Amino acid sequence: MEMRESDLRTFKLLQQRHCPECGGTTVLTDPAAGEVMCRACGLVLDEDHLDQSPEWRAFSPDEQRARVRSGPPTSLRYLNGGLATTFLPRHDPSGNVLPFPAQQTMQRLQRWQHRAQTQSSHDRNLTQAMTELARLADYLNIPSTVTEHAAFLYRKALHQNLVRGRSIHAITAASLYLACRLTQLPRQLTMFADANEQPHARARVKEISRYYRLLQRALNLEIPVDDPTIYLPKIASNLGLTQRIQNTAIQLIHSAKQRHAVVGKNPVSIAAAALYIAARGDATPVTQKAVAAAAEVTEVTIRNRYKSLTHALELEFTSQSEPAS
DNA sequence: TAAGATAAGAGGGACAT
DNA sequence: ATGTCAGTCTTATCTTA
Repeated sequence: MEMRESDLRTFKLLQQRHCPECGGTTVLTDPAAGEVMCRACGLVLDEDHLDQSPEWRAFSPDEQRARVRSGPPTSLRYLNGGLATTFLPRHDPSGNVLPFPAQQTMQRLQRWQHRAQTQSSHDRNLTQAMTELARLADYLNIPSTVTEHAAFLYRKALHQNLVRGRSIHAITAASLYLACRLTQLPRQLTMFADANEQPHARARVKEISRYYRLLQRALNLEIPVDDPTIYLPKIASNLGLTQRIQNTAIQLIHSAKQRHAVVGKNPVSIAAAALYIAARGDATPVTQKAVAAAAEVTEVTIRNRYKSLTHALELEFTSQSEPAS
């Protein structure tokens, strides 16, 4: 009970704040979702709220290492147990016909219970999703700032009723992948499927992909096209290639971009093909098969990108290093 | 064995109906 | 809302050096 009153105070306090970004506009907040944002410009202002009460979403950088938490947070438990399980069952099963004022009371309580149940399912969903989010982020070595972003995206999705009828795990993975794309963090969609159960990884890729697009559209997000070079270090280290080869690959990609030879292609395959070309020009033996495995794309795709890249860069490439093959 | 070539199919975007 | 089209990527199979 005390928790709820203090939450209410927090709620009012936050409601009266003003957005530091765009001036005098009011700030909209929903303590149940832990969401605080500016109604006008969309700026997220949830830091203060984070500090005031310990919550499931408050993973600081220190906390990130230690598994954040596994159970539901205390405040959410209050909301759930206090209203849904304590109040109504105590009034309900008296069995006899109630006097009229008591019936009115019952109706009010039922309304509250309905609200509390709705809210608690909302909260249970969030709790589960945040646990999964933390697990995924840990598995894929995703920094906490990006995970935080993903949590925000998930909450918005939940608010817009995008989760109902869909897998929480898949939506969570899609949120995290979306956050990676938004922050240009080099993570591939297939990794998110691998992080779940292996047997249906293939189906999961499609599922996550669908939800990724769904979220992107529903939340009106503009995804920056990522630069193929962000994938170079990972692929190169998988292959044990030198920094010099990486630098050559970077040059190749830059030239290719200037010739508009990379648009519409998977950045990962561009990066992989550039590395293949660079390694070959450097007389370091590396097979297409190895490159394909390191980049997690198929050999055929490597070949196609290899062909299109060499074609696009024909002048520079042939004059620099290699005659023909 | 590595690399090239070809074909068929999936999934989704653009566009028209 | 539904269908078609062009393009990408994948899987599979065969050929070539």
